Amino acid sequence: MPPRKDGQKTKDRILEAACELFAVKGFHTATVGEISQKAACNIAAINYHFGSKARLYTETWRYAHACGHELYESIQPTLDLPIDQRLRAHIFFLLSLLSNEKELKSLHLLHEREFLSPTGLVDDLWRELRDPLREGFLEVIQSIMGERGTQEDAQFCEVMVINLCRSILKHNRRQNLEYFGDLEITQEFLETMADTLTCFSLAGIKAVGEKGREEAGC
Amino acid sequence: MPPRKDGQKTKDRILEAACELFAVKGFHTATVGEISQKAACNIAAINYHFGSKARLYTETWRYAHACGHELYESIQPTLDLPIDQRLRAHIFFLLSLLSNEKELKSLHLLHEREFLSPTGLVDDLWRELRDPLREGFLEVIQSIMGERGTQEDAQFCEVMVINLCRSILKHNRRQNLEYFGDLEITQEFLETMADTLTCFSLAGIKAVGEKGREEAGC
DNA sequence: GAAGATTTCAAATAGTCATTTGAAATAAGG
DNA sequence: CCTTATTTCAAATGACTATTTGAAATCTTC
Repeated sequence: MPPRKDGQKTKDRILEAACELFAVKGFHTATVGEISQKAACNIAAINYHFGSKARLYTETWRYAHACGHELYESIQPTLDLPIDQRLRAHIFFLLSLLSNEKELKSLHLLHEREFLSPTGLVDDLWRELRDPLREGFLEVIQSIMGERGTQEDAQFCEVMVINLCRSILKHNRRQNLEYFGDLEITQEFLETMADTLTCFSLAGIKAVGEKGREEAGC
Repeated sequence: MPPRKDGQKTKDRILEAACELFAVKGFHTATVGEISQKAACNIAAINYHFGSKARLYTETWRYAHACGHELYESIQPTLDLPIDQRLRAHIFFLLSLLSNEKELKSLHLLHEREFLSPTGLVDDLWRELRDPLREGFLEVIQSIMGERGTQEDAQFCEVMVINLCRSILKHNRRQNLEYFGDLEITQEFLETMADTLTCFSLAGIKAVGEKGREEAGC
């Protein structure tokens, strides 16, 4: 007998609830009891559909990443624009990814938590899911840096720009809240933020490239 | 009757063990059982000396911060140097704070975890302990930015530079590990890192300042 | 609409945790 | 050395957790 329709529906509800709760509370703190409550189903349904809390977690990662890929498509049209516009497009994508409500915001928090408190459950998934979302970014940075910037410098800058985006919009971050207030993240605000970050990063990347050039004796 | 000497000793051992375990595992994941084991005492001794796990946590924060203040003194001699040297001194201090072994590394991780998963137990301590460690930093940035940079821009840049330092040295961060390998953090490495970060930040801050100037129509 | 599988659920199980208890051990002062 | 308060400890307590169980409910197909 084929699977029933209602089964898939509760599976989806569980996945969505898990996504939010794992993101907000982390793997250990979020309980399957809470998740089942938010998904409006019985606790046992979770183990029926996913086998264990651990497997629910890895499935949640896949679910959250599927949403990120759609958004990434928005960068493609900028491929022929000037290099600073392309940098801005990547930065804007990152900001969107990190600030978006629901699934996309969760994606960021899932990463953040796994960084800080590795569960060890998504070690294999990590690279497989993340790399496609970075495609072409390093290339843009190398292009800005010029020929003399070393591969190492470029990677260094890539990490720095990503971390700038990550950190500037971190949800629940007091440090930022104190400065910016409990601001509403409008599209307009994101644009302004992207401008400032692009300005900051562009100058920074160029400077690091120049520094490498000087040290190489040009 | 006065307190016995051995009481203070185990209290210190508990504090040191708690510092490391809270930093590495977080408030909820680190158990009082583990802490007592690492401190070589009975579980009940923790509640005898600190009353509860929550109060042990807040005391641990105070303990970790006491170590940070000492290190901060190293910045004072640079007050009369050129502004880029002062920026570098602050950056180097931050890097030292974040990369140091033992208590100082814990300080960073305690902050990081409280950012991401607020326990709500150190809300009051937060500002009281942190602000002295930032004294004069905003001033340096404003000075670099020049008169036209708005207060908002300067605060924005301050957050960015701090977050750059935080993120670049994050312990256990796969993203960085993949790039830099499981590198030993030598003094020499810190110097190089400080140079690159100063180079990047200095250019970024100036650029944001310039941008503000242009928009103001100069 | 009846058979037969899939899906849901309340209750039970087994494990872990922070905290308490009351007794034993230990240091300090007379 | 003996008293007394301080400190340590093994064991118990009670709350919370993920997972299992077996029965009830529900959907799908014939």
